[in-house]
Amino acid sequence: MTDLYDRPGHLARRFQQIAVAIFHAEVAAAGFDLTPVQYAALAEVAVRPGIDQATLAGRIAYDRTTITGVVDRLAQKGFLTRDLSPRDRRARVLMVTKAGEEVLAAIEPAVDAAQRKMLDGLTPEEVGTFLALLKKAINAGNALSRAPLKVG
Amino acid sequence: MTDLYDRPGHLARRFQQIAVAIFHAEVAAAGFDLTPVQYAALAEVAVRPGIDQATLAGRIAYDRTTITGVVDRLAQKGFLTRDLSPRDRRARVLMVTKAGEEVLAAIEPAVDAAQRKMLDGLTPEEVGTFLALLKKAINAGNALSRAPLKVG
DNA sequence: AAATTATAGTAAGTATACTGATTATCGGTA
DNA sequence: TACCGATAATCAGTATACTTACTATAATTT
Repeated sequence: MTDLYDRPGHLARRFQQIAVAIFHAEVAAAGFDLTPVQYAALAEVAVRPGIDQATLAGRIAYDRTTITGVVDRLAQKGFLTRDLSPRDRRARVLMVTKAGEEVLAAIEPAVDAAQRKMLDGLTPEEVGTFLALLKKAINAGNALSRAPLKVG
Repeated sequence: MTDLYDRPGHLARRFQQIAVAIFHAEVAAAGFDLTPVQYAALAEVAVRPGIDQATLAGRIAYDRTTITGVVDRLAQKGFLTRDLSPRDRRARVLMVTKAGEEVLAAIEPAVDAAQRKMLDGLTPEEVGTFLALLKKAINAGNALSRAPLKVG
């Protein structure tokens, strides 16, 4: 039987675990309190003001039901607003507030530092190889996820 | 700013998400109901009968508090027993039951198939490169996680 | 236009994961 | 031996993630 420590599933979880820990540490050290999901959602809404929750979920590859809670907490923190869409009364229109924009700008160095630290053990060349292969594997498996990425 | 889709943190989460979905799909198709954590914990206890929860957590890189719940559910399903240690009355001694051993044996093909599917998009050579780099990155960041791997 | 189907958001329930605190116990030391 | 710092397990609380189901509304078909 294959050793647990060589299994893609085990390694995937551990890498993600480490990535989240680094993100939290860097962001907290900079004085902020955003989680990785909250950051991704907020950044996406900033790029696409007025986006609805389902589209947002597809663009950052999260489940609809998870996004409900994430948006809830972001609204509670005053970083974005959620209003009924005039065009589609089922949908909610999301907008980043001034406070949200300020946080996004201020938090960016910490987020970038975190991304670098996650691959600190690899040489620059290895980083390129690794990310390319990771993306290739993800693309092949995208449809198998409950929350596939939907862009374009 | 770096594109979200090129960020290690985002890619790490997506790969893990896909890996978990594949695991569930394969295991469910084979007629079982074990989660990835539950499988890892059960398999480790099978290899080290009598292990305590803290050591188990360290060997599969999970948080102590998470393992409490995982062991709870495994015990509830009748796959392992949890008894007070005669040597250390703080610790619980874990043992796989006969039912647990049967499940472990029966589930193995599904688990192996899942591991293969996770990297279906890569050539055999790329799989080797990818896993080596993934392990290298994890080793470098291991200490930064709340639940670092503790072996040996 | 009426009926059907699909979609947006939410809610309930379960299972990770994490932080921080508590309890019981152990091991070493004053 | 009495204390004291460390450790095993648990608990409370928060935040992902997932499944399933429900409500309201939109889009499509008949």
